[in-house]
Amino acid sequence: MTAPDEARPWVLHVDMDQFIAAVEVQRRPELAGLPVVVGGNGDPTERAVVATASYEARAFGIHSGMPLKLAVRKCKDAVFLPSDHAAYDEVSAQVMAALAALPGVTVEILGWDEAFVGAVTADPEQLARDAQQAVLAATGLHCTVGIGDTTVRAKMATGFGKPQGIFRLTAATWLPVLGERPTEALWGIGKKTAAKLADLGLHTVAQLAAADPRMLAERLGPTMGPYYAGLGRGLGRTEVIGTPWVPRSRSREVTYQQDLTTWEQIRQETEVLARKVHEDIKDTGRPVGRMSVKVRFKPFFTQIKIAKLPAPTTDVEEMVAGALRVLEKFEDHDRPVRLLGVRAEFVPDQDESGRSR
DNA sequence: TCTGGGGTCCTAGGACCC
DNA sequence: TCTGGGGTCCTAGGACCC
Repeated sequence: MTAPDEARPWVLHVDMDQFIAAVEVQRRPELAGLPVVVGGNGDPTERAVVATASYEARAFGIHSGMPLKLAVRKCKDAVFLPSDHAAYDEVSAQVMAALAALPGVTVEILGWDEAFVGAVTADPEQLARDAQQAVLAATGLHCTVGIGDTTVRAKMATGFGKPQGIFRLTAATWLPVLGERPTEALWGIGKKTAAKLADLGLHTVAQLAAADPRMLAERLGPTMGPYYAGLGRGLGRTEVIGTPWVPRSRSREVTYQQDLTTWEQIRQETEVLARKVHEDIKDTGRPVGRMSVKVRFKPFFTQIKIAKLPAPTTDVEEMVAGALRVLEKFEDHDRPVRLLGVRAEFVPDQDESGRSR
């Protein structure tokens, strides 16, 4: 008779399969099996990009981030749908509630369609199956679950379980599974950092895992260097943080279908955005300490400027005035503008400011 | 093929003060 | 004569993720 495994802390990473496309197909079953592309207003002639492409659409070479104008050339018969934020919010809330209702778990929401679930258990695969069942029962949608002894390992495990599967990665299996993969496969390493690591002779996860953290600190910064070294070994948090996330900022931005050409127009639109941001945050009652303005000039040159407000405020007129003052710091008033953005930064909360994830 | 929107965090450098 | 060093605040820019 084999002794049962002892209960110990595990991190599960729950990730919805094709979340946005799945929500759309669920409410319009006639779309099942068709190439579906969600993004922008659903008009592929507009300035917008693909938010999600169904597997059938991906077969045509369509992927998220691709301009809709290009996607429609790749597949003329694809179904183009507008992005429906409110619908995804609602289903997301159902998913998170289903996870939170599992016995003895802590849930940390990472986005619309993913969360860490922490629990002390002897059988994390059983918990993963329970999570999949609960999400399916609540929403009719499928998810994949990664299991790990750190957040990083759980998150990376998910990729090996897609779709609808369960996969476990631990200290013992991390390098055998991931060691020969490129560093860019890791969560938190993109093209730029991968290129910097390659310059240091570090191409694979195993090479990064063996790198000297002090050397990486010298080359990549005192925080990020050692962080990347740990990432190579799958190191990360072992606890799931269940306390609600406190947003640091709130923003609105718009790419205009026609470039804005007059400074008066640009000023008016900045004010519109600042008022929307205020509308978004006014119910929180949280004071704003800084306002920032983003301008994307023609052809595609982006600048962000930011300034502290004279005093923290919740007042819409002070936020608008702050945004307009920042806007005036831009010197080029004649170049056409394709995008404007306004961001409000909350005054850091003393209790939260020290904590990082 | 002309390139969205909403976020977070880190780093560097200038200004200023002691 | 010639030239300090640390600490903090602030903004710009970059990198990454969903």
